[in-house]
Amino acid sequence: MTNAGPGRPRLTKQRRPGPTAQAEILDAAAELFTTKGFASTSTRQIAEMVGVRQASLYHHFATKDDILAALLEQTVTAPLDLANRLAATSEPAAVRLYALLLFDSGQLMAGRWNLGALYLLPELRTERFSRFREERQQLRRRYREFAAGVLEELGTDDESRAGLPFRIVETVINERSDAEGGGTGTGEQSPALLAEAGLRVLGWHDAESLRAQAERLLASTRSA
Amino acid sequence: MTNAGPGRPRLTKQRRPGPTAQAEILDAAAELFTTKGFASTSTRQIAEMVGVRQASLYHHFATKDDILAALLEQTVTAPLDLANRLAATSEPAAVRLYALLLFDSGQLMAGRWNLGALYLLPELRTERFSRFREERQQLRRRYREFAAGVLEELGTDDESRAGLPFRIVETVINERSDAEGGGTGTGEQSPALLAEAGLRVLGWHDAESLRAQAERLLASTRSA
DNA sequence: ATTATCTATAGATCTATAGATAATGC
DNA sequence: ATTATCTATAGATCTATAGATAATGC
Repeated sequence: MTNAGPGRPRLTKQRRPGPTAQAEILDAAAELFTTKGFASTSTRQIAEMVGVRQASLYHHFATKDDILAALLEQTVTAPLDLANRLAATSEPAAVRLYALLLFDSGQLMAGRWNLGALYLLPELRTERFSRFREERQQLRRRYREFAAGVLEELGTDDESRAGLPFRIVETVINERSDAEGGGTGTGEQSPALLAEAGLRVLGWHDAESLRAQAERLLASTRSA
Repeated sequence: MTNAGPGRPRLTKQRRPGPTAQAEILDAAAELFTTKGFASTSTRQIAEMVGVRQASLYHHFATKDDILAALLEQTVTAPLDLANRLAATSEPAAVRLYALLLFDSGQLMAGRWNLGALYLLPELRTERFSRFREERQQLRRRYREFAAGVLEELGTDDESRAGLPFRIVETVINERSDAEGGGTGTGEQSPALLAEAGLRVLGWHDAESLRAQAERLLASTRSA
């Protein structure tokens, strides 16, 4: 948000980080949605945090749902993109899975707000969020595909565990939520710990040996 | 709810299951809170589903928060009670952990509504829910204690994985949420699958061998 | 002319309280 | 007398729209 562009000037100067009004609104909304809840946050509160009038939000987002949808998209785009790139490589499934676990859990941990906590909102079942749901399901399918590959590499033909690694990543959300609420010592989890766990639940031992390979793969895949 | 007790008769006859008005209200609220969200559910909607007037709810619960608190208590009492009993036995830590995982994930799966989805509500950070939070943290500490015992049995002195089994159980919540929303084939997870995963993340192989022992322990502990 | 803000408000809620009413049970 | 319901409502919201205003940029 450059301080002088077109449009009537604001009554208050910028309060939230971000290069555009949209980004400022999303940052304020992310804080409020994750700390007070989506339905309990009013558009007035968002506007107040941004430093504009309530009605001004509607110049940038047509509805409150649109703000939520934009926040959710932010969380799924990068891991899905990575998963698709990894699927195109010829690395062993265990390395691809480890790389995806590492990146995805890292992103969920590092985000300024615990946006994953919004995944369980019943509101997401409506039509407005079908695009997000579809993308997230694609990501889930990639996890399952890589996991099935690992099980095959291990000689297991029972695929009932193949859904677990995706769920392992989501445990970041609960961990952050408990840490933020109770002030309990955080920092117990790390991306490497979770990546290892994601392979262990499939029956893989010694997942640590995959780490260097996965990190090399990540570095090459993300730039390409 | 016996059809004729003291008090003015209802305009509508009973619609929700339960022996008392409180139980009827809790069942309706559980459905609405999990399918439409806590803040998005009005006391009027709960009352409508029960078949009474909105104001009548307040004879049984002083606030909407009190209804939520009662639902949450329901989910934590039984597993915490079991964990405390298990802690008093002299079984190997792996058996105790397997037994707790089996029971707790079974309860989360079998519940009529996916009440675990309410655990991430920011509303729970308020004073009103401190009792629930405290009990849930006690349960979490039991998990950690049993997990640390397993790690010791395995000769590992790094305890960084000890928080994982508790999180494994919570994956039931996300799995149910996705299954209920998208209509995707559910029934992938089972209590035994999760109990096994809870031990595998600690580095334990061949968790299946614990099952019979854990089930015997459960049967004896719950009745005692 | 276009853009981004502002003021003002319609219309629809929502929670909780006050007090009346209609049963049972002593 | 006690209990569980009912009717009625106060007071406080909340989202989204209509239309005015104050900048920039061509």
